[in-house]
Amino acid sequence: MSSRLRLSLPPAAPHDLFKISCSTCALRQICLPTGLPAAEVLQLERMVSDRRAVARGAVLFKTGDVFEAIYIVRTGFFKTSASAQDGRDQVTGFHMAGELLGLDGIYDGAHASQAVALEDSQVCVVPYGRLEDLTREFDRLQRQFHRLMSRELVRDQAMMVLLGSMRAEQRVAAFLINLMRRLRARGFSSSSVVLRMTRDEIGSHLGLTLETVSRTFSRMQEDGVLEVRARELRVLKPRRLLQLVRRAV
Amino acid sequence: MSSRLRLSLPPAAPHDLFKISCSTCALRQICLPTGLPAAEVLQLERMVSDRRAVARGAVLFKTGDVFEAIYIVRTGFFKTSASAQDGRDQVTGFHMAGELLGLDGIYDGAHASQAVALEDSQVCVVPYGRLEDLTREFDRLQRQFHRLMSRELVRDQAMMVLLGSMRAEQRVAAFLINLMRRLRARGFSSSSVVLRMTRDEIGSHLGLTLETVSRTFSRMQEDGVLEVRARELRVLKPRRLLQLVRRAV
DNA sequence: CGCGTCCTTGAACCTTTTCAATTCAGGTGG
DNA sequence: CCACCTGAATTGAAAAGGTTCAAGGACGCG
Repeated sequence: MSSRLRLSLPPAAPHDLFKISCSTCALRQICLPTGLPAAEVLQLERMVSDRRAVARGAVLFKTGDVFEAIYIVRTGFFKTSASAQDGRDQVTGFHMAGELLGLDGIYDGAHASQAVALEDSQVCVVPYGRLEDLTREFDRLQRQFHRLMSRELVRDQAMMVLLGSMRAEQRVAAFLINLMRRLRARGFSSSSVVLRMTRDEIGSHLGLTLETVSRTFSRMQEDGVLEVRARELRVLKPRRLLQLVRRAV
Repeated sequence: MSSRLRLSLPPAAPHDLFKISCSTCALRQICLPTGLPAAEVLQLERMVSDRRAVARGAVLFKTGDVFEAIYIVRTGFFKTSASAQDGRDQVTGFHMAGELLGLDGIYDGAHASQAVALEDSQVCVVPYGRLEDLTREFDRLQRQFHRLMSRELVRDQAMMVLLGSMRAEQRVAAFLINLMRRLRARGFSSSSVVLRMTRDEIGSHLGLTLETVSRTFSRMQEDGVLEVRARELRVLKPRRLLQLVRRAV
């Protein structure tokens, strides 16, 4: 494997492009390898079978697809959505670099949700069978995997609280705070974003209509908390945003 | 340990009462041991350190408690709730025999929610460290544990869809269908229940006020779908209930 | 038997949705 | 390079669903 790397030395050979290296990946402090000793990270990158490009608008997996692997966002941005019996579907999450996708497929071997790229993206493909083997071998990897699954549960709970008991303004504020925090953790600005999703998708995620999202943005802009121009958004008063969430109804 | 068990032989000695036996447990088809070979079930029951009684109204664990073990409901009924920043808290789930509690604590070593018994209950205590060890040893147990965590994720997603896009009547119908299905899976009647929770708790779980829950019950009763008398509830027309959920808004 | 908690029901109010009409932005082709 | 076209976003007004406030009644526990 390392020999293949050195066989020829074109600066951007196809194999290099898709050579998996968790050790040197910019995301190693956020992703599955976090906290693992170097030797185990090497095992891990040997296991990651593939890196796959997903074009904007393309489906990574859809409800009912056979579950074979989990995916880790390497670059780009995804939405996941689940559909109700009546056909409507709801955005259950937005996912950025270092975040896991597809964990809901473990339950019965079929994906329970669908994942769509909101911009041209790349994911690392982690075959689930191999991950099982490796987590049995290395306790720290096991611990980290369980931690990440548990984090999903914690997030989902927070989402339920949001959907079950917050008003529109609180929901939008909480959404923005969460988004900015995750961007900052990845080295991006914590005040400006170019939103990758539509108002409709934000609304679907927050249990609101796109009009309510738009109106809430407008009002926050009038109040000087935000600056919004279509997809470009800038948080002017993060403190006020926090207060909006905390404020009881 | 086993010597202590046999030291004296009163028919209903305290130790016998709390002797763990997954092999003979009525829940073994629903619980963690499901699908495991007998030898592994024995290992599992050796691991389950304890069975704990939790009186009605008592707290099994609360937000911030150090996470040391997961719990499996053996008898009784629990609610779990998560609190928002502003202090209000929301019921995130109701849990009956065979269901796992506390998985959200794996993430950062502290419970993210609290669990309260809604009737006198018993739980099996599964020390998490030992569970980790055992899942590394037995691949089927590992698979089963991951399946159960994943099932939580799937459930949470369904809950988000409910909270994000259903009307009051649909929510209540979905809640009842889910409740009855789980009761039936445990050998109870799938048409009558004595509800263990208040209207307020149902409302908190469904993102509705207690008044709306009450009114919805009343209306369903008028329509001949249910029969409700305080906590006693009987589903008269399960078909209609299903239609209520499926119906688009 | 009394008290407290839980439940039910009514009426007014409020937030968000729905429906509808522009406006805006970005990409395409002439 | 500009005009056009389409999907996205904004904004307004009316309507609906659910909440809030309030009062009365039922139930269960001590």
